Amino acid sequence: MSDKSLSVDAWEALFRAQVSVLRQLNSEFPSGELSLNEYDVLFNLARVPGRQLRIRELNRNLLITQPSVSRLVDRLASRRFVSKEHDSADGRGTIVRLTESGFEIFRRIAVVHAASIHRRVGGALTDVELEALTALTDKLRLNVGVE
Amino acid sequence: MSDKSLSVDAWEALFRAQVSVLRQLNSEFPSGELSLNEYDVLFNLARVPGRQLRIRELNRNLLITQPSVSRLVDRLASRRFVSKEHDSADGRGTIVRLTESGFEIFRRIAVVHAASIHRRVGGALTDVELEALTALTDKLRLNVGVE
DNA sequence: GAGAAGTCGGTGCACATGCATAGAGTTGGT
DNA sequence: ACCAACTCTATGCATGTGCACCGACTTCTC
Repeated sequence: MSDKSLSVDAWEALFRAQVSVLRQLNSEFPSGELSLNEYDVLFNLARVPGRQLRIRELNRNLLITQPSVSRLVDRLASRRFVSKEHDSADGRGTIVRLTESGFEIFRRIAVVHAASIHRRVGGALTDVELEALTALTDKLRLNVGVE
Repeated sequence: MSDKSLSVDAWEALFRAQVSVLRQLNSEFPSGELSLNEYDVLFNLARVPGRQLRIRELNRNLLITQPSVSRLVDRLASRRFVSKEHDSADGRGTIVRLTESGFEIFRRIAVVHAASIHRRVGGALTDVELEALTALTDKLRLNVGVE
């Protein structure tokens, strides 16, 4: 029973910490230009070679559902931050590509956002603790799906 | 610069892990009866003495905004899972109290949910790692607000 | 005490999201 | 080659959420 409590306590702590941090970051986020979800799309696109992903791939890293991703991408496309193309290799797929202006606005916001994270998260834990937290949450993410 | 990268990496890892876990838990959540936010309200009420909190207090532990909490509580009240009363000590406040049937449904769902957490989170990390993760995220949560 | 400033909760409105589902395309078995 | 099962994306619809704001109440300052 103490075994079961350990996982529940850990998830509870992780969840509440995430809420607290996200709240802080959100209040400091340059939200006039992009929402956090919109930023997250640009972030995911900016980090992969070719700066393009399929809707399905984007969906994996976002908490929102596939239809929401679809519409989120539409909004970003209407603002010319991304472009949509048919996947010639798979006729079902839609390729979302980061445009130059999309990359520009991403970089501009990323600088502010990173500073915010550094101040809040970096101010709360030591370097050693940050590394430990990274290792633990990476392991959790990779293993949570396996039965 | 590697210093700044540590906090950004840690936040990124924490955020993605939370998304992955929440996705898993959500898919296993008995969502026919309560949404996760509704469950969270009952959870917060069930854990405090007197099983009652003010809207403001509830808001601290939830990611949604105060107006959303207000309406969420209204929905729960219409289903008789909570009751609303005026705070006699502070005329501005509204006290939200967990009803008996609210406590019953909370307990019923909590059992299923805890088992789900145990299987997913407990299956991904060792007991020692779970304790370390709890300690780190608790510290993060407590220190993220201080400048 | 009186008035200003701040806190708390509720509401109108616009909008993003989730669910169910449809439509188009792909894959695999025969 | 065909057909069924599956995958991927888009859309209709209902609803939960955020923002701006309001009124009621409290606290602070003088």
